[in-house]
Amino acid sequence: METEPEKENRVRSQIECQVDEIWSILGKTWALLILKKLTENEVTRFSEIKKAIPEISNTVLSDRLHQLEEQGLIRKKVYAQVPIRVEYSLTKQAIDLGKILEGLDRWVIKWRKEKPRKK
Amino acid sequence: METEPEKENRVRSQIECQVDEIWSILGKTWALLILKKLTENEVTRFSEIKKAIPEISNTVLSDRLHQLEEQGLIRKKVYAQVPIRVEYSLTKQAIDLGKILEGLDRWVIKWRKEKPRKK
DNA sequence: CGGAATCCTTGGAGATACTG
DNA sequence: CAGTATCTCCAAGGATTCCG
Repeated sequence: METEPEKENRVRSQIECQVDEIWSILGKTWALLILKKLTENEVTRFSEIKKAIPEISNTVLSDRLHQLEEQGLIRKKVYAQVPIRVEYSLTKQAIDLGKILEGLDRWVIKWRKEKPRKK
Repeated sequence: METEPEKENRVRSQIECQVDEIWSILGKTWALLILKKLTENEVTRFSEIKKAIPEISNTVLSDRLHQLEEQGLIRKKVYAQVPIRVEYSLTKQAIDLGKILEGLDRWVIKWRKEKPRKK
């Protein structure tokens, strides 16, 4: 269905719009750092994240956790104790995502070295 | 240098801070769509991008192009004609990046299907 | 402890007009 | 044609307070 010669040996849509979808979530502030923190242990508490990322406000942290949960990237478990205890963990999907981002990581390392530094 | 048992069979830093660096650029509005447009042809003109993405303002398009160029992701070639002609193209690094984002694409597809849809 | 509600602040995006 | 220069505006982030 795509016959134009100049497009044949080109990787079409190398960067698909699909990515925009996940970008709209991961692109938000702190989202990646939160996910990263959650990779360090099986479960992580609200206050632990705050301790790891002190600059984040609880407003935003709370927002992000909701959004990530809503997207199925993290799981939330509430213990009805006093004081209350809440644990967050990554879903399998987030772990898969992490693998992919590792590749991106390696690219960033390389890219940083090769960067023209024209300034 | 990492001996704690609970961390042994965990991929540490699955999501590195490194990614934040590229994220701070790609996360900006239109950045990905611009790159995507540039994958379609060897060279692309300013007005062609605008035509492909009509909703973008030239202010923002101009900003993004500068930023992407500064990061070594795109290349700019100016023809001193009247009217002036400017062509943009991807650098090798951006093409490599595109490959990686393809993997992310595939993940998004899968992830979208498996999404809990709890609402 | 883990948030929600509230208010405040800012920078990034958009529209418009102009220029080499 | 390919931008730059201004201006405006609003959503997203931050600080603080309070609550179950």
